[in-house]
Amino acid sequence: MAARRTTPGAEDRPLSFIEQTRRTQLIEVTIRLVAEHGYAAASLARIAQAAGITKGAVLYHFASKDAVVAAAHARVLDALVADVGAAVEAAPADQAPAAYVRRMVGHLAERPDHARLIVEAMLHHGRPAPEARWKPLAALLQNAREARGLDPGPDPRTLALITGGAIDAIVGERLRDAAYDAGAAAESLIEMLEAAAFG
Amino acid sequence: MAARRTTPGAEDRPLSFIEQTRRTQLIEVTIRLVAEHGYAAASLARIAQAAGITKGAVLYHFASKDAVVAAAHARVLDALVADVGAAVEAAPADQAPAAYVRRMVGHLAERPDHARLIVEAMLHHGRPAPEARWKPLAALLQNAREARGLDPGPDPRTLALITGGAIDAIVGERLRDAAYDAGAAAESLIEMLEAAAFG
DNA sequence: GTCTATACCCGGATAGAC
DNA sequence: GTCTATCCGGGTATAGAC
Repeated sequence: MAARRTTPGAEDRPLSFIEQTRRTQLIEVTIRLVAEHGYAAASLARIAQAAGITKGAVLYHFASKDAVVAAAHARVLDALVADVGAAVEAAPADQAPAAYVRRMVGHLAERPDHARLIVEAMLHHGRPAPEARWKPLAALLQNAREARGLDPGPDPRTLALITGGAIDAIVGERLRDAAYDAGAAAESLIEMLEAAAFG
Repeated sequence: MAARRTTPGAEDRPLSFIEQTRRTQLIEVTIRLVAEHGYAAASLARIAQAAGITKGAVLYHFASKDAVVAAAHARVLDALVADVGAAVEAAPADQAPAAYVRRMVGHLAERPDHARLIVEAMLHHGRPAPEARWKPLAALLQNAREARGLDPGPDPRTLALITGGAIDAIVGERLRDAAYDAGAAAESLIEMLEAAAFG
């Protein structure tokens, strides 16, 4: 009998080629389903149907339904942090916050399906380290302030929180109205943020 | 036989006293359930159990499960717009945006259960007129600008959108960390907003 | 008019065929 | 090692008792 099911903890052993393929296929299908019809549509039956196999087959490759969506979630998050991380590291410290906002909005606006998945995952998968959301940007703001030789101004946590929420709203609007200029909105946000952070 | 079930469109005929009572009881129970255990916990069985009656009894008073949560949603939204609306009307035009932000954050911070329900409803009940979210604040910003005799600055829609998202983030953080000072955060946000809007 | 008991369906998971 | 056929629980909605 089974493979993944019997080894719930140890996911790190080599994967057969066909399994590798199926897994990525299932992940992609799941991302598409959630993006198009919302989180609730991501039932085992629909995932299986969309992939052309049966429910049980899906559960052979993943330990549970939650594992499938968690994998999909992880995939899009990885892509996001890789992209934004690279952009931030390529920028000088005093411009890192701007780079962060710019790339974050850009990345999500370019990938509506990823954006939807992330939004949905926020609410359903509850709270896996909520501070992970604002801590990185808060750190960037702190550094940028030092790079510019400024005294500590307003609470970085609040600044980062506000900015994160604003990014969500901009991306969300872009999702609903494809004609909305998310790039311009991001620049407005950056101006507001820099004015508040660097006086 | 039944009452509500057979008259899906016409909800406006007089309600018996006992029905009135049950309805409000069920709405309150639903708000509590969603607030404490998330949207998924609001099943007919749990609502019924929490109210001390059976599932069928709930469906006597409401046409469907969705109708129950929609009613709960409507109740908290009404409370919100009444409160914020009053605060805005009591303020002079050039300070209306600040009043809006202040009361919005205040209202939601004071009612964590309402806040959670609204957040959850956003995602699940999909998109019922998404512009309803930013239009009111955008109008206030426009008016305030005229009251101060300023030229049209940055796009009010974007400004309103950013502010709305920031409010969500502040309230959300307050929900997770009761020690977080949402009032102070609101003042920071107001400063940023006024700087951007009124230069 | 109000509520209970019950049917039905859909979603997730398991046992076992190939 | 891969997948199909089947089961079981919990969900919503209905038929009918009081």
